[in-house]
Amino acid sequence: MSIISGKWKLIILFHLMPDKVLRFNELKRLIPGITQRMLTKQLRELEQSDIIERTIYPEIPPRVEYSITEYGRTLQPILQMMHQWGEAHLRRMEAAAAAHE
Amino acid sequence: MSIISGKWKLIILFHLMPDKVLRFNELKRLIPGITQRMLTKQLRELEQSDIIERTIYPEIPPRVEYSITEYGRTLQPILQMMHQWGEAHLRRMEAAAAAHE
DNA sequence: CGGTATCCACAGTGATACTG
DNA sequence: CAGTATCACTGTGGATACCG
Repeated sequence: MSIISGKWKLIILFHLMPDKVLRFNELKRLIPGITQRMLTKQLRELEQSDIIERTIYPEIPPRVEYSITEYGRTLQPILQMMHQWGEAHLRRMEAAAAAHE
Repeated sequence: MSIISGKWKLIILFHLMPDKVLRFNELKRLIPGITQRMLTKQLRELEQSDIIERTIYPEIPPRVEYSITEYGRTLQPILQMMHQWGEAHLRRMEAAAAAHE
């Protein structure tokens, strides 16, 4: 849990899964509402857990790419199941809300 | 995530899964370190999510039993996968620690 | 472009005492 | 037995400004 908990980690992983390569600002654009600080923080934590990889290209302007590691990919079945369960859960909540109208 | 995140929720579910029925103080004894307040809070949250069920027996002394709901049981495959991944993760960390000794 | 540096609010967690 | 009530602490998350 300590590896995937964090407000934005699942969303980040969702965008990098199964094998996308994205730059910092691409991720920022894909995740509305996240601040630069939080994106940096959560990316660093995922990197420290060896779930994602950070590749720096020493150019100007700077370019940094993020991608899933092989180890990170072992999380995919779990995340996929969580995603499916979450969708079903939302449908269930909607059904419950509709029921007492 | 909002349903299973919380420091003790996974541990609580682990003890109630697949179909155990436990009383408040039994859970408290099974989970060393948890305080009464936190156990109550996390149980209430799981109950509100319809993951566990709370049955009150109006006796003296009071008796309250907790059990997994049918809906809660749909989480089992996910929790089991998370558990397995977590164990593998621990072994990996140990191996990494041993490697640079 | 891809970040740090500060500062701050608040939710989550916890210790302790009390109760029907 | 199975909780509340109260108070306190701390880390996560966030807004904003600045930087090589």
